[in-house]
Amino acid sequence: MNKCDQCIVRQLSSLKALNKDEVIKLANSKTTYTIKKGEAIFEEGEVTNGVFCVKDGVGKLSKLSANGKDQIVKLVKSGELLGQRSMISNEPANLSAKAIADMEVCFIPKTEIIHFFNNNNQFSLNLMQSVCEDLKESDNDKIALVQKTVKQRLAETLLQLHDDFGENPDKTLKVQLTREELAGIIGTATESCIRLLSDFNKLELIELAGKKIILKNVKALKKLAE
Amino acid sequence: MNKCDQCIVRQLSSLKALNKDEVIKLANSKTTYTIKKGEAIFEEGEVTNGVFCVKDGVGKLSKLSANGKDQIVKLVKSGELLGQRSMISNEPANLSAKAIADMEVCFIPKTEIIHFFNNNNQFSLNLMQSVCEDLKESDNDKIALVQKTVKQRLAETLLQLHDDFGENPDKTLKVQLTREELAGIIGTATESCIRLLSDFNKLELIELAGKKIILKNVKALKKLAE
DNA sequence: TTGTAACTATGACATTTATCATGTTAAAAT
DNA sequence: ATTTTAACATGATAAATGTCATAGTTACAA
Repeated sequence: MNKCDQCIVRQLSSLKALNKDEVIKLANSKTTYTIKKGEAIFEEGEVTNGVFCVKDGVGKLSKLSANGKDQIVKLVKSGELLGQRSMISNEPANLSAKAIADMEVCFIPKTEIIHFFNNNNQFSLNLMQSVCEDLKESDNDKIALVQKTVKQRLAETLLQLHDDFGENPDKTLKVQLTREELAGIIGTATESCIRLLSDFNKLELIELAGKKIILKNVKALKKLAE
Repeated sequence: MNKCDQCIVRQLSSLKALNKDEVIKLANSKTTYTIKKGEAIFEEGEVTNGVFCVKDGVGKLSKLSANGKDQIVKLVKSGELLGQRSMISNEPANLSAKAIADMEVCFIPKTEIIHFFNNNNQFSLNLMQSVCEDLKESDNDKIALVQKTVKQRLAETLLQLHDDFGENPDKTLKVQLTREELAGIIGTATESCIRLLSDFNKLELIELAGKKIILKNVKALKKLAE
């Protein structure tokens, strides 16, 4: 009944370093939740006391500003862990985690993770590397925010969404974001985002199939993003 | 002859978790360098193969953009470690590290750090927490870049420089940055930065003593930064 | 000491992006 | 089916910021 063993999170995340016994421990301590689109897994300021494994769906890590805008810091997909940073730092969550598509997540209590961390060097190294990867991405995003125009950032983000989440059979992007959310990722006003999507559409860089987006000219988008 | 024991880095960084034997190992494997203002400790893309302890001076982690602007990601002061991320990720440096004030640094080879990481849980936890702290700061900076105006970010940065580095007897900020570097931190054009400093000066929020800066009205600056 | 380069400063102007207003379309609820 | 709401879209305008030009200042080297 060792259910965690075949889980995608176990295959993709730091948890891949766990041995058989540890996986059994894991399976016994986890709690599974279903989170519907729009709902929160945890909110900024909450004490989480563990990490969440994303089995299925898509989530966003974001922070609400005074003027009501929701800046998205990172999208999370299945196979990833959520809440590592605040757990390790021993702090309340710095960001809110919400579902963008219906999610299935497992909660693993902090005590388990710390135990693995202290007893399994490969696990702690993996965990460390995963945080380091996040740091690198965050730094690079920061630089892009300053050095690139909104247009460039939109092109870059569309390509990234395509790379990270893939496309449906009809070629539309698999992640379904509202224009507001997309604006929240690239760090601009919703109207600006919509306007630029229209421009991209007219230039045949993309095609707007209702709310869905098809990348038509990846090469040109890449060039634009530089 | 256990020289590392009294070092400020040993007192402030993750290295504080090391025991006596480990500190001796450390002292035997380290190499000390002097870096003059303006010189690089390592450049973006370089393989570092270890970390640098900052014994004295101030450094900047930055990335050069296509248009020649140097975006500063983080300032580093004595007591901190440099190059942790790329060492752990096993990657070439993502950012360049340069001295803003003359620096004294010690290089610790990767093999040593990995050894400590694998054998000293407190050290690995400290290291992890330090990277987590960087990640949180980076995410928050990212959000500030989008949600705050240049004016707010300048006010915020001045206060932070004051907090992190303190002031000289004549009340001027201890870190001596060029306007260009200051602009690189807040993510704006040098001219915009200069102009706003002039404005702040006229409003008596700060005082410009030549190139040096005195914070005159901290309260008002804090209010402005929000 | 003088010359040169780097830094600071400011004005004029262009560009980018946000904001406000308003309309349209699509989705969800009754 | 119809109402209601949320999401998308676009124009007009304002505000913020970048760019270019130019000049004064400071630091430092010859």
